[in-house]
Amino acid sequence: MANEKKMDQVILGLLSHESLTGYEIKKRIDTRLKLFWSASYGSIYPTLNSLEKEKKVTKSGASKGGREKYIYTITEQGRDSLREWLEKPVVKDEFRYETLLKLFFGNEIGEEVTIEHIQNFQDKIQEQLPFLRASVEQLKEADEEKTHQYYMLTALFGKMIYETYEQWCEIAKQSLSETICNEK
Amino acid sequence: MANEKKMDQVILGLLSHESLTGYEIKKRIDTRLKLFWSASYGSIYPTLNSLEKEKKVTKSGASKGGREKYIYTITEQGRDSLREWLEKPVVKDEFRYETLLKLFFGNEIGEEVTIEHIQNFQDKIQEQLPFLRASVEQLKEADEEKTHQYYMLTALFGKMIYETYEQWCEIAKQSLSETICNEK
DNA sequence: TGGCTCATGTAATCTGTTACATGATTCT
DNA sequence: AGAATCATGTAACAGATTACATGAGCCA
Repeated sequence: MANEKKMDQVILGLLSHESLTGYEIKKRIDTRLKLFWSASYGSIYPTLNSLEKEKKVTKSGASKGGREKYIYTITEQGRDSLREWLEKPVVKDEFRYETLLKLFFGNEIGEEVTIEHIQNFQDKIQEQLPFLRASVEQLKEADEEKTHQYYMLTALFGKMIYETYEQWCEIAKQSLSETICNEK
Repeated sequence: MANEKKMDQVILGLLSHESLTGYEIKKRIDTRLKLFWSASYGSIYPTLNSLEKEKKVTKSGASKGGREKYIYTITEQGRDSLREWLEKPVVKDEFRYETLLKLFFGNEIGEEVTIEHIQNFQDKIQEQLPFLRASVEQLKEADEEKTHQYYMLTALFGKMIYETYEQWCEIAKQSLSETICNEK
């Protein structure tokens, strides 16, 4: 009973919103799910194939011109399977913050380097925050479509967490630079 | 050039604080690093063996009685290797929030079930928050030891993030239950 | 014409978990 | 005496990434 792979559910979930190609699925993951999920082509395409064999999606070869391009659509069976998973309680949320690992062991390398790691972390956050804030505002207004509310709540989650990251970065940098001063 | 396994660095980092057995390493990960890292025996013991072969740690069989028990100690070479890694910029922080995945696709299953997922998430957070808050306070005072400051900052990170999680949970539950009311 | 984006896919490899196997010691 | 904790380790398997291979369409 292995860790129950979730790629199946991610793809079915995205296809429950709209029919997509493998390439578009990757883009959705890299934009809309970016805050809490990631995946590579090497797991997307094989999963699409297995989902088709299980009749949870259908593949339609809409090759415009001679170029290969397949649009995947969720089936009723696929929707049932997705709902079944959605009903089950969450098994586990997982995090691997390399940044915090380097911080935890920071004593071995010193404050200057550690502050730099925190700064890099903060830079990435500041880069994404404006987009996140705009997304939340935009999604709050667009409440005609029902999926928007769910999307908005994940964006809000991201916004709130990122703002907290930022506050923490300031405190952590401050704390470490004080230590440097006391040493001198 | 694969994803650069970090188990090596985690173990070296923990051993840079104090000599430990494999079993104790697991405990440290499950308590002090819990907020941002995890690992199983199946990866700890093999890593310890390979680190010994690379002369980054030494193994001393302190078998009290006839019971097998090995205490691992970091070598200078191990410390160099750890520092080398600590100096390099962070490659990637990774998250996999199954909870947010179920939320994002929540439209397919409805508000009630989704609220339950959020509630479960919140319950876990509320369970851990008191301990986190106490840790931060305790670590703030104990500033004799230098490693404590780094430990404290990770605990503070956890505390701040968990408090934000909680606030978000309240907002999200509210938002979804309003939708239920409007439907009726 | 050169570069970017669209588009699909596989093989090698990595990394880690799960489940199992085993047994001593300590606490109640 | 029995349960919980201390303690080590491996084999099978799962799940995913990376790197490679390939090529069409579009824009400047």
